[in-house]
Amino acid sequence: MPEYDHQEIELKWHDRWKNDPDLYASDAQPGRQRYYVVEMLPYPSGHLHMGHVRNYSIGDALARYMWMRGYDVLHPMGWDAFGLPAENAALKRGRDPREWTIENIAVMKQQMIRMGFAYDWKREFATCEPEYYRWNQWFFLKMLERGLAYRKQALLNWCPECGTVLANEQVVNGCCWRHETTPVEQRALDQWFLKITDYAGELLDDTYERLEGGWPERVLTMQRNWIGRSEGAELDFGLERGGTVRVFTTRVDTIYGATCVILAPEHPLVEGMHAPDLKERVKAMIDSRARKEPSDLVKEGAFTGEYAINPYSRERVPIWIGNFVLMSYGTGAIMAVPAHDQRDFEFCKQYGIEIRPVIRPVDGELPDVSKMSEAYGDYGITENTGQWSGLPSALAKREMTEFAEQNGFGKAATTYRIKDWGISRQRYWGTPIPVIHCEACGIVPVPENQLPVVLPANVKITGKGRSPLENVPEFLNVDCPKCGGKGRRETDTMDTFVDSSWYFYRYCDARNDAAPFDRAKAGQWFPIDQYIGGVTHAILHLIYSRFWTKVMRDMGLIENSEPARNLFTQGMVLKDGTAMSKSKGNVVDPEDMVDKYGADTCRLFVLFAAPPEKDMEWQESAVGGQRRFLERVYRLVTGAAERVHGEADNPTPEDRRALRKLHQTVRKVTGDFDNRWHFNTSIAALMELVNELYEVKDGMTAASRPVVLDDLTLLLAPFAPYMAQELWEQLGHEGPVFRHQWPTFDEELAKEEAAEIPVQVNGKLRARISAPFGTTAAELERLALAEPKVQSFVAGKQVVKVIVVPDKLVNIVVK
RNA sequence: GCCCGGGUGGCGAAAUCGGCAGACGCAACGGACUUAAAAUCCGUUUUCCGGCAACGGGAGUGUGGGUUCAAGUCCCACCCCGGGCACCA
Repeated sequence: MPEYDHQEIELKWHDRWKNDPDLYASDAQPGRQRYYVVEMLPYPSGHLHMGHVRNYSIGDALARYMWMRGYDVLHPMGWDAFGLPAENAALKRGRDPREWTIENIAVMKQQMIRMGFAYDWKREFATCEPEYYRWNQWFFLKMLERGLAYRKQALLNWCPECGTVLANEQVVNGCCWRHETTPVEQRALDQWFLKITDYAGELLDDTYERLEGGWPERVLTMQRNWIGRSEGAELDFGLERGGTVRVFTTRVDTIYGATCVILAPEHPLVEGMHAPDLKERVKAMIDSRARKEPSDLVKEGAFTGEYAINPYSRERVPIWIGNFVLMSYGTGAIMAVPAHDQRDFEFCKQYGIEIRPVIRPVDGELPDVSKMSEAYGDYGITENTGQWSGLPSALAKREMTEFAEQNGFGKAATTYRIKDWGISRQRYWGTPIPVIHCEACGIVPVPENQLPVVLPANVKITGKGRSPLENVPEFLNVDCPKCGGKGRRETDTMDTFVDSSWYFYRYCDARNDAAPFDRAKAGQWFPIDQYIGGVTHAILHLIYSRFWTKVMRDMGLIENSEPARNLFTQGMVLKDGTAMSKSKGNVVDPEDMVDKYGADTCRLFVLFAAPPEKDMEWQESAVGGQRRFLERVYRLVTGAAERVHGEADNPTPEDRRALRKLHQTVRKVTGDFDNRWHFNTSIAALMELVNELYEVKDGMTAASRPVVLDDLTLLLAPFAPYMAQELWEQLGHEGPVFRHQWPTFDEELAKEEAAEIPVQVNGKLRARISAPFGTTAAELERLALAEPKVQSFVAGKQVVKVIVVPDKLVNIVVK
């Protein structure tokens, strides 16, 4: 009896497959159905961990299944050059980040091949390649032309000790990650932004219209909260010193209760105000908030000494500055209605500002100020609100907004929480932003035929100053493309989320050097049928890539409005309760596991241990079970395949049992693939099949054995491709097993000979009866009542009702 | 605070449409084979009560109520765990 030797089998097929570049290559054939599956690309830390293996095992099983269902499947692989970690890790090792990344990508590619993942390597590319930079830059220029890219001053985290800009994730407890006692400051620098807010409405609406059903509700909710639409009005309060200040509110109906106006500390009006100590207090508020200190949850304010005029009541109200008012939301200024907004209530209470209720509950009185302990935030009926008194809130809002529009001091407005996407990074790593600053012409785009602007080699990364590129004169100094005068290249590089926003389009046409991709080719594959990745990207990546898709659609490059029809978020693989990560030192190296147990066992295990959307704790002790299962399969198929006896037209009871279980298993596994991807139950079903086959194998004849062994092998192919391929060959077949047709099942053959029907008395199981399928309700009732055990529970009682679910259950209700 | 998930044996889990709770596997224990071990195969394993036993009976899916002939599954309230957002006017 041959023993299962995973080293030998996996090496054999690995060697054959690696010499066949077309093995997994897919070109869409006319008239055939297509399936495009993409896993989120990995960050090249140099090693896969079990989390990756799980991610790709899911997508790979799906791709192989779809192939077997006769689809043309595109299952490509690309590589993400995730900026900050790559640069930091390279720095630590004193390496050039580009070389470091490319080396790691090569290592990871070998690991992926060894795991037997079915990727179309012809379409491989890395987002740190100059060719990819070129198209990032091309997109940037197109967006600049369309007014979707712009430059403005923004506050950045700055560590005075390092003298450098910090990314948000480098700020730890309000301090620099390298200098843990140096508080981070805010510095105003010019930054590039993409106008994602132009698409905020569509991005939000499509979470209902185009994504509902195909994306996890959890992700859609997170995106909706992130985009955060609120509808209200913008209103101008007159300034006593002249001019106006614009506030945003969702509750115009409460404006008669506004007892002050509060500005964000960063509000431009603050510049011109001169109350004593005001500048210092404002600066302190800004820095404190940047550091996200816990004390920021305590409200703090400063009176500016100035007053504004309520446009409805003409009342004069003081202007304050408040640390809880955000410059980035609405207009950066609010009217405070302490009686009807909890935050305003707390603020005004603290500073002794008047609290004035103007809304009463529909069936109640105006709140009594002396007894109020919190604001009344619900809708109600307006009172003491001039000509709008006595109206329900909703109506008052509408009429008062109209009044503002007619009188030119305001308008209905929709505000979003989402902000424009700041793509500038002051780092070496990333796509250079392709503009030139000319002394005479200002900002000049790099002409398209001069793309790509590439990163210079031999850059010294000192960790000081703004960008390492500023210290490279050959890169920095350039002639203005417009006037030929002295110019200075932009040294900001792009956020690497730009790369990941459209990489899956490049797969369709990875070698195109005339365009990012061909329109027709993208049209063949998009939208992605199935996108698979971790929930960690629910917000940033998955909103940016949706935005990018909509921009490309408006540019006429594609027709789809959303990148992916279906999104699947797989759970994390945990070790000791937390996500595996190198820094925590709790990674499990798949290479060790593959050496020890084999790639098939590893893949089977990560799919079997838990349903794929759930987090799972890594437990090596459980891996042995999967290994044993594969050994059992191997022995069963290779052992049984040799021995053929009996006649095909003379099936034994064992043949019938084997075939019945086979058809049940095909039905189960097919259903799991088509409906819910609970591969743990698919694999459990395969185990049941194998257990049953061990019981009946000695009685099986040619009537069942060939089809049973073939189909078992085919069912195994999406989960354990090496094993399946080896068995496929040993069973006398040729060609890749995953191109063979998926087995079909017959409901009739899957049926048990008789139904085992539980009989309950008052809902409690008392007996089981066996009856042929399709037995009538009346007959089942008679059989159930005739059962001795049932009779002992029914005796002496009155049968009130008998519920019969044919082929399923009998329940006798007695009193 | 708000919004999502989730809570089932010693462990990972299953029960897909309201119909036999614990499939499948891990671990543990017992047995067969073996000089022995490994491997393999067979069996037991939610819990309590009664019984030498076959078996019989009760309880049981975070807690408390409810709907129903029937609830892990539906409804109401609460507790706990995980995640996201967090002064968004």
